[in-house]
Amino acid sequence: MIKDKITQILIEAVKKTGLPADGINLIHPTNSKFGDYTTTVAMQLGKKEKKDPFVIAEKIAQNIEIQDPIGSIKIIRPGFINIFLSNSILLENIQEITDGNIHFPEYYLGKNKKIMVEYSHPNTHKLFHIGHLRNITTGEAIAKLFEATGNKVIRSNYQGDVGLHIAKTLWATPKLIEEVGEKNVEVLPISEKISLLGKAYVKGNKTYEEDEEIQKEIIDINKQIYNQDEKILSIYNKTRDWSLEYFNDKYDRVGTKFDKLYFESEMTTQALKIIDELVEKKILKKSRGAIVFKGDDYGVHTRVFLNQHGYPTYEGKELPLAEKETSDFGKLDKIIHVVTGEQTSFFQTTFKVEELRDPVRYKGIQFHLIYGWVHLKGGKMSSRKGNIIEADWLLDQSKNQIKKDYNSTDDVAEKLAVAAVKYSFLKNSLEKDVYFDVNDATTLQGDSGPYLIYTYVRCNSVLKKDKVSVLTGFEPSKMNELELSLIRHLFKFPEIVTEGASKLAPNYICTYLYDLCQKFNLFYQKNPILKAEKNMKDFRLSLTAATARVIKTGLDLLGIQVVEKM
RNA sequence: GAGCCCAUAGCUUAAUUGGAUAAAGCAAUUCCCUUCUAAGGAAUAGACUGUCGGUUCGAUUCCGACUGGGCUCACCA
Repeated sequence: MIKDKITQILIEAVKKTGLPADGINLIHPTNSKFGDYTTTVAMQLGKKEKKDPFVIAEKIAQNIEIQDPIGSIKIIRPGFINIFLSNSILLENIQEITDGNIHFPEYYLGKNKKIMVEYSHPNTHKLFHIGHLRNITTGEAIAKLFEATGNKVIRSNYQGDVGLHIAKTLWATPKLIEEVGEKNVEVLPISEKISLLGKAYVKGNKTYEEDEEIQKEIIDINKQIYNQDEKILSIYNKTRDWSLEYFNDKYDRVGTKFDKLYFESEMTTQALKIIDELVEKKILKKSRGAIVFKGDDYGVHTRVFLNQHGYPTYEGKELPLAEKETSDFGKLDKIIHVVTGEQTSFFQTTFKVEELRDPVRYKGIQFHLIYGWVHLKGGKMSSRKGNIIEADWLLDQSKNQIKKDYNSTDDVAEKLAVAAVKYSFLKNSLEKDVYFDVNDATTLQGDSGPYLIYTYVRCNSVLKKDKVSVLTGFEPSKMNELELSLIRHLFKFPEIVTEGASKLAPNYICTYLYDLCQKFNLFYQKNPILKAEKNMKDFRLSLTAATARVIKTGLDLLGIQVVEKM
């Protein structure tokens, strides 16, 4: 990598001045007029050595030879050393990208180079809503970023398939099935089966609140579910299968495949064993009829692991889950739980308990990746479903908008809709809430998924008309300002990807790609490609091909597919 | 009462984790189509980065105290 090369050159240069050469930082300055790379090492040394950083910077610069990959160096007060790459190196880089050689600098979360990303986690018998959509979009992007930087990634999904909400649903389900007719229900499309479950939940929930007798019945059903009782199993399994089929549709729609599905219902037996073990080890304690972890001494909240009735809580079930996750795929370096911030205290406590149980196995492994809520801009709610907004609803809204605006085929509109929604989530930093607006997400006048794809399509339509040939005899000094600006930006791509991975920040890739598209579109606007003279045409075609490739590769890392034609 | 997260242009967000003149999009005003997708591009205007202190060559970023909003703190998942 060129970055490593330049770092090495800098280290040598600093050593020659007789100053300590450790901790040299090399970054891309925010403003490209300050170079391709910049280092603040002179200012840091100036502070330590109590000397004028500008003088130190000058001395360092004197020790650097101006030859490839370095084109020029500029020193700016108070002591920035700005490094510009040579045009010929930049040109070489373009050739490599068009040839398909994009190498991302490696970044590992640990020595086994193996991480699990646990995301999605829907509850069966419930709808897949816009929160899940952001979750899965985020998880998928994180997974892809780590794969691109050299890690083996395991995609896992922990799904809730027990709990009172299911008992409420199942209490009312047989009644609703009867109304429709059992045979009629079987042939319903999956979406309608799920909406039947939705209605059952509303009915069950209402009756639970209003009727004490029924409340007891539902609590009993809940116990049956926990114990996987024969009495409930047939309706439970049938409806659970509906849910899983429905979730699979959603995963297909957004392009995610899991390596492993975990279910809450599988955790109970082992949870009881582990809780016993931890009581014996005095990590968990009896308190008010339940078994809890006293968090005060560890700066975490006290939480219940086994309730009064002898059932493991969600906390209790997290223990066997962690056990399975850390053994099913060999030794992992990290488990990234993609979950909203409201569960911070839950994870702090369960992570602490796991760590106390087996420090070697769990310490430093567990990580809670927090992301924010999704709201509709203007606070509008889906009229059909009360306050839950379905993922499909949001995707369909976007799809309809795209069809209307661009007259797209159904297939293209579908891909663009998924792109629009995913991109609108990913472009923001993770911890912030997203305010979704269909127009903002689907417009081509602005920072949107469709805009990026449009730029890709535009590149393609040029490339279709003429072939990219190997650049020979093109004089690097002939590049104009817009071309240089584009080429410099293209150069940064691999580093941005690695940075995005290491900082768990897919939005870095979004910002980068958007800037790239802006730069390309400006270049495109001002420079004829196909009508340029031979050498220039070849060069501009390579630039176009490189841009297209980077957009496609970058979007792929975000879990977004391009279309070839709009 | 305690803890965690958030606060940047009218709106929606960036800012490479302590760097340079805080960067974009939308909305507003104006300009560029006999053209490779104008489905685009350019220009102007818009911010003492919630408040008050501190740390230092340098703070949107770190520390402390506030203000406002969200979430969580014992048997839901």
